[in-house]
Amino acid sequence: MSSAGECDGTPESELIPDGNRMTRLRRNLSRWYAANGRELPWRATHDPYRIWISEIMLQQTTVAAVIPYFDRFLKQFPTVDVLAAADENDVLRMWEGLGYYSRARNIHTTARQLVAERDGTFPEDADELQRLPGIGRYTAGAIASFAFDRRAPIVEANTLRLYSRLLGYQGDPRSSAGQKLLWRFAEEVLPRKQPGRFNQALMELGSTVCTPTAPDCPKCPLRTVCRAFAENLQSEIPRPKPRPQITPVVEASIAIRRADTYLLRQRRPEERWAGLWDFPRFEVGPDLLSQADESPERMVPFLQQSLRQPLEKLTGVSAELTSVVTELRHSVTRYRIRLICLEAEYRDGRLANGEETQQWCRPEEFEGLAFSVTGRKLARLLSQRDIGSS
DNA sequence: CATACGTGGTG
DNA sequence: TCACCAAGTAT
Repeated sequence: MSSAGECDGTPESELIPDGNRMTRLRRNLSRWYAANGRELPWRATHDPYRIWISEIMLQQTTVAAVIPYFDRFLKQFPTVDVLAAADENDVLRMWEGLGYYSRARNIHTTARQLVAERDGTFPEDADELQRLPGIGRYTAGAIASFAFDRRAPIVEANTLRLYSRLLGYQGDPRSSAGQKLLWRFAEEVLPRKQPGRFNQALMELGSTVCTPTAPDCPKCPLRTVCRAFAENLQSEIPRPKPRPQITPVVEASIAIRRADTYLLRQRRPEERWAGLWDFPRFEVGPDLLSQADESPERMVPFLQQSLRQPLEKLTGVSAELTSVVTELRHSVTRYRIRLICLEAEYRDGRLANGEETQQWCRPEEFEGLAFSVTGRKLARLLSQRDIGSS
């Protein structure tokens, strides 16, 4: 019986390269990075605040997507003190469209904590950093090494792939055993001098050369020490992550108009997009799906029937659906959502909850509120249409 | 150890 | 169109 890590007969304990190969690896990578490292907005500094913000934004998010957000965010909140003094809604507003909004809340919480408890300074130690909200093992290592040049290891998407290939590790690198091996390698490969720069070099190589599909091995400075390359296993390593099944869903978003305002609600803590503003939104039962497949306009009477009660229960008001504004599609986690956006005319009733979580809002006021992406798209459509009709 | 959490880009 | 992937963390 052999474990997943030794399918090819090599025990995991022997996968870590010896001293000579480590030395060659470090030298080759360092030279390569000097010539090939990209200039990124958060690389030109050792400011822990900037590095922290960039690392949080980069969690599960591409560099290209982050850059404009990073620039805007730093302009609005240039220091940890400014961030700590801001309202949460304004922080979320800057985060709008980036996803994983708990990151924005954690950033805000952490900023306040640092200002309150440490005069706005950051811990320099990875273990201390990891105690802060939203900072896990990777991010702690990244901040400690990039900002303070601590010898802290990192393992994330790029390095997980790079290390797995370098070691020729055919087991599951996300498993407990795989993680243990990779973190050990990450620690042992780290040089005494400029560990932060070296960590960045590892990630850079992983993201630009040792790519998920079609890695550019001929250009890789580490091909001579790469076990996957030696055995031509680049396309087998790392083992792909299993993906959950996608479920199609139909939802309806209702923009209830009352004079020159629309009803908005703040999503509850247990809902997706918790705390963000949205138009009242409902799942459309499978019984209406057949109607949904017809022209959307034909759905209006059916939706009027089926949504009247839920709408009253959720908001406290009743309204008459008038027309379909647009249809949006988006995927979120394991759902593919077809969102039918409708307009409705307010009839009667008063808001169920206080003005805290529901409010009548003029389109000009939409800009200041944080929405999810689909909520923002509908908000913009209504604003534009409103201007056009007035 | 599995799952929730978002969105946009790519082949 | 669609599956896959992205500088992960919290529970």
